Amino acid sequence: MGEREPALVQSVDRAITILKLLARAEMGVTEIAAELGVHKSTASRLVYTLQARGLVEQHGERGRFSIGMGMLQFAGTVAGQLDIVQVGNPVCEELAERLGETVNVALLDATDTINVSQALGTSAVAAQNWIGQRTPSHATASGKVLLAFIPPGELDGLFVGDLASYTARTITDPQKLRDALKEVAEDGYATCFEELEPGLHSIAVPVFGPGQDVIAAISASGPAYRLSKKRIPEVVEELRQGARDLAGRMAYVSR
Amino acid sequence: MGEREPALVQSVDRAITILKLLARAEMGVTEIAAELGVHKSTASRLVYTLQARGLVEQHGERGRFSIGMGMLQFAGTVAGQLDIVQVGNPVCEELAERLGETVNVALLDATDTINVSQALGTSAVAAQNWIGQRTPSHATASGKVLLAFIPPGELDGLFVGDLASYTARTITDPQKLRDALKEVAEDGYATCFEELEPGLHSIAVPVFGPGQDVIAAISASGPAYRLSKKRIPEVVEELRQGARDLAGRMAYVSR
DNA sequence: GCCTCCGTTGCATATAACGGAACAACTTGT
DNA sequence: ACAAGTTGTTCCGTTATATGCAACGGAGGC
Repeated sequence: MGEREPALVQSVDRAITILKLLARAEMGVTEIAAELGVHKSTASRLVYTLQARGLVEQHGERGRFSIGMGMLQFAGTVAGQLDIVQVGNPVCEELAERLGETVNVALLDATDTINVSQALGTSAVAAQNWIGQRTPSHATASGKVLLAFIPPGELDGLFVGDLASYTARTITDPQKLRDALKEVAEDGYATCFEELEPGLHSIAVPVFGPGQDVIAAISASGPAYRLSKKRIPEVVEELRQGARDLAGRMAYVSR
Repeated sequence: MGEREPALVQSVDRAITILKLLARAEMGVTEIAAELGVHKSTASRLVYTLQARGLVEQHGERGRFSIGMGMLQFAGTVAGQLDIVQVGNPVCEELAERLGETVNVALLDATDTINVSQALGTSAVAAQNWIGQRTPSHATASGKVLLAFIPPGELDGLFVGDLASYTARTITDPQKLRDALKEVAEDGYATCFEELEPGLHSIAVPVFGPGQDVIAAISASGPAYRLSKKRIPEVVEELRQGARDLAGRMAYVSR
């Protein structure tokens, strides 16, 4: 409000909403229609269009719909644009093997943190897929690292009101977050113990670019009982080595 | 024709076309409009809608547009659905390191072959990104492997007329393709020497599932002068080992 | 066997997407 | 330095087009 937002193209906007819904879970036409608040026939046509172009697929003849393989084409393009995705993969793999936990490389996008590379831990019980996930920066280890190292001042506008809460331990007070970030900047690493999901711990360190700037964060995450506070020194050490490795490879790649 | 095709939702169809265009190269609004055959204003609105939802991004304030990081979310979903993407990554990495060439895992989708996992070779000169790429099965090593091992009869409907040609060496005669596939089935590997792109060689082997069925192909590709015919035995041996490794890991994953 | 639920298809209507033109912000040329 | 040529965005009237309705055809369930 105030700012005159140009109108969105309605049907395209709805189609994208459908894609976002299907990214969460596979659904049927009726269910989609209900979620969008439109008639079945409208939803049916939109889905048909998406399907005809390979962006969604239906399982079986009269089955439910899910994201299709045609989507990989776009993912590949993004990955190609971001050298760090390519370069990050082998580094993640090696770290995941050494630590036995899931390792991710993440970038900052406004107030969200996006995971762009991932390798699953060897003891991958209930392994979750984080690739492409947008996570709230104030409730993740990677996010805190990325926020802690951005140029001062850029943080000011963001994080004003109370922050979204996910568990009892989530930092919701902007001032508390600022304090935490200062500490992260001093320590050179961040932790996130059950602040996003109960039972989920993660530890992250920054990846430095050619200058002083931080270009990404690299993190390890795992169940609370395994990735305990006692392991912080060991994990941080491994992550830092991986970060240096990644930084080196990036420097090599970027002409 | 004959078959009554339900009508597509026009604006959604156009939006998807825009995405496919941007997947090839970044473009400006005017250029997009010309390509679509619509007015600038129409293209502008479509792009704005895509941008508002994070599917495209613009470089700089008045810069050109490209696929946005929001796409990664969908990629993650697809990757999560297909266990083989996750599991394939480390196998690719290891093979790429041993062979020094780019290694891919690919799946069959109708007559196309889609690359789902990739690791760049160490000597990655002019490294191309194949992830998510749809390639014609009859002109790739992975594709030939996948076609050679599908249940007999399923092939009949497809590949009837003359096949699309990409170089002078592309197999365009359906009968010749059938002969070649039979040979692939006997040898247990396929090659593709400059049949898709001049100067591009690739070698592929099948990845077997729990039964006799082939669930994927794994391939190495590189410049003709480096990935020569003489290296076939060595490369095939390495690939087969990787394929066994991958099959083993898949068996472990799929409950 | 009937009944319910789901997805698709004509059809008429009204909305919303479109093209035209004018505008504003940059870049290029001379 | 100014003009001429871009490029992308916005306003507005019109008509194409996306939509909702209702009826249809299949699948499964009781």
